[in-house]
Amino acid sequence: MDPWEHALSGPARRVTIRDVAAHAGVSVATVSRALAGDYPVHPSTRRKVLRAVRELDYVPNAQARALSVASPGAVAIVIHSVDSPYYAYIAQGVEEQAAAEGRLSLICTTGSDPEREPAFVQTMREQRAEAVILVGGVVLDDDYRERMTRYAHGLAASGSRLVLCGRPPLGDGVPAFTVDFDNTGGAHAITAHLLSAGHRRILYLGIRPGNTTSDTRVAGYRAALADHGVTADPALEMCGDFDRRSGYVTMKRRLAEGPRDFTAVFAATDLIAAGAVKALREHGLRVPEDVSIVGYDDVPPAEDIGLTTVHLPHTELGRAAVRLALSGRDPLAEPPITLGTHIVVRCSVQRLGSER
Amino acid sequence: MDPWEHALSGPARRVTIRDVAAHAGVSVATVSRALAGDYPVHPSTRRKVLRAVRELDYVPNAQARALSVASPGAVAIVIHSVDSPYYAYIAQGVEEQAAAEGRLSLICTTGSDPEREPAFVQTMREQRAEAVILVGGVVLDDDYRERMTRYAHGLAASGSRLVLCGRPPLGDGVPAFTVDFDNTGGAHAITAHLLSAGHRRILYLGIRPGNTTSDTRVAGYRAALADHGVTADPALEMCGDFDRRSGYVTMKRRLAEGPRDFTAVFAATDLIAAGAVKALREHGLRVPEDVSIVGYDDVPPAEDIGLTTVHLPHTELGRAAVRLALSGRDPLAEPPITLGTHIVVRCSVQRLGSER
DNA sequence: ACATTTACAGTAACCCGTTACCAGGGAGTC
DNA sequence: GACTCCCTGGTAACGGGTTACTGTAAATGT
Repeated sequence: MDPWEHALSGPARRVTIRDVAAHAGVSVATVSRALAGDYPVHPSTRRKVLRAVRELDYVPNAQARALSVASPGAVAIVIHSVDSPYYAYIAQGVEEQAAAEGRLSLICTTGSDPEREPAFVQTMREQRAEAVILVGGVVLDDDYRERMTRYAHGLAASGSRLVLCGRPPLGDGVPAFTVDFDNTGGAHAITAHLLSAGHRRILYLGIRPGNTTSDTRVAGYRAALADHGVTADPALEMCGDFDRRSGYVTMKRRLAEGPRDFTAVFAATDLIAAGAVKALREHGLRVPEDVSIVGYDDVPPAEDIGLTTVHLPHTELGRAAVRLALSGRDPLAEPPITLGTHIVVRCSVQRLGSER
Repeated sequence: MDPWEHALSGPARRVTIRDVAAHAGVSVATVSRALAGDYPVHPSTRRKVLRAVRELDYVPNAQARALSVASPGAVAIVIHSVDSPYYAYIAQGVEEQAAAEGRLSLICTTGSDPEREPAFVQTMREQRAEAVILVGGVVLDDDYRERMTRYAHGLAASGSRLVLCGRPPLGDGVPAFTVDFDNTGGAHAITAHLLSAGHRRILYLGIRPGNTTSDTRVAGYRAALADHGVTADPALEMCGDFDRRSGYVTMKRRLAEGPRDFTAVFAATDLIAAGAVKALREHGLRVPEDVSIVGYDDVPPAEDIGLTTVHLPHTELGRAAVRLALSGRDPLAEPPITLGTHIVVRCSVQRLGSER
């Protein structure tokens, strides 16, 4: 006899608590109570119920339960893509902490389509998600602020919490938590690292005007230069995306344009650095003997190419976001959290003058 | 006047369709119909309803709706971790395809705790997920088969589909789809690549006895050797995990043990290769001049260290899994899908004899 | 032996939408 | 002017659970 018979035969109708009750010869209330275990049920009755549950392979419907009882909602994370390590690490932290607190994790990637964000926030309100975590730098224009304010109040009205990660706080009066990296501090530290190695002409790769992640890193770079009495040269600041291809083509172009007028490179991300290193090598330049380079993020390619970079506690960011969202604290009263960063020294920086 | 007043004041009770009905002065049925739009509602009535919806910021409850109408369920993916690129790419494919088909993606990482898998499958049955996608190689023992068979029938009984990714099919009679890479073919091809470059002593790094991913790759390696008339030497096959650390320590140990008796290395994964390359370099050996090396997976570090490797269509695997699960086909009748692989030649393999 | 808890099971209301069914009223027709 | 018919809106049942309330019988107290 096929032990899965019940699963394969008959109509597709799922087993409900009423079926279990009928099969066990008790009322639905008794089945519910026997399974919940919070109400006195006679041992023999409980056994009957559990046997019926087993025989029918009954699985309670979480959606139905959620209607009557306030059950914990899911944690939703909105990122650009899963296959970018920056986001993957953060998502990992979110998932771990959500699971630790008994929540399911919903994931949504917006890719290059910004249209998907509002649709997803709306869906999360409908799904009664407990937390919605928006990750990644943005351009802080009025449209953005208005949109976020709308999200924040809307989610709050639906009982959800909004957490902004890797982007600045919205300010008082907007019910949203904020967790961000100290990008300016990290950029300052690693620029200082280059400066103290004797470098004065440091090419900055990967400026995305208006983007908060970019702006804060550039700010740290400039501040460090100023602190060391070095005048910032706009000609050393190059625009570009945060990916490998951008690092490669930008560096390629720079080297083709004229004589090399820098001794070191500050890549806004490790991916940019990886692309830049490839371009430098193709141009016959050695790292770090001819050109020093540093990155930012400390994601996979960094270790393999021996890149000195700024380590970000990605996973901790994700965990902190979830902890905060589920803490029950008042988002209006909570100050933004800033996570510290630290330099990881590998072998992509050469002390200037040691060759002389 | 604060436009968010309603969101901040009053009790936490959410706005229901009844509130909207009362506010608009119509019945709940009318509200539902005005929003659904599939039933004739007088334009003026619809306007009243929509205004009430706007003023109260009403958001329908997806859980409640799911109770009355058969709405699409979520797609759930179970992976080891998000921050491993192998899984991240697959998850990316799953999320993309799920979103394209209007489904939400639930993600669960099991980490190192196998206990979480059954709990998650149970939760997915309760959540009425439409598809559950289990990813990653496994050890095919009786316990595993029994567990999967139970999952498959249980999920089928709950109306969910089970998809196994990156692991072999369970056989006839078990309602589960299977999508896997052609690991044996890929391993055969890349081993043949080394052999045709003149290598005969190829060190295999990263054997995990019993693990299906490992076994299939080793099988391809051995078959290629046999096809070229090279006798496999067990002393060249080394056990180890699939991560960078394992590649590093295993290679380190091998080099310390005695004279180098191999000219090339086949690393079971790119991460192993990255670790091995580091160990080789520390030992003063150049890649590829002194030792050739190939990897498997074609994940991020590969490009940066110029690793010749086997490209896997990770994202396509994820997409295929979702497509299959939502196709409405009968899992009992569907043959397993095998996705082809191809070699990516970079610069980590040296033709033997070119130095002579 | 009688009163009073206590233990346990059942009935029914409720959660929040959707929709089958029903009914009122205005337009169109003879 | 009486009579369909269509347009539109309301009433109520339903989906699958949970739980307040009710009721009964057994257990305990004196």
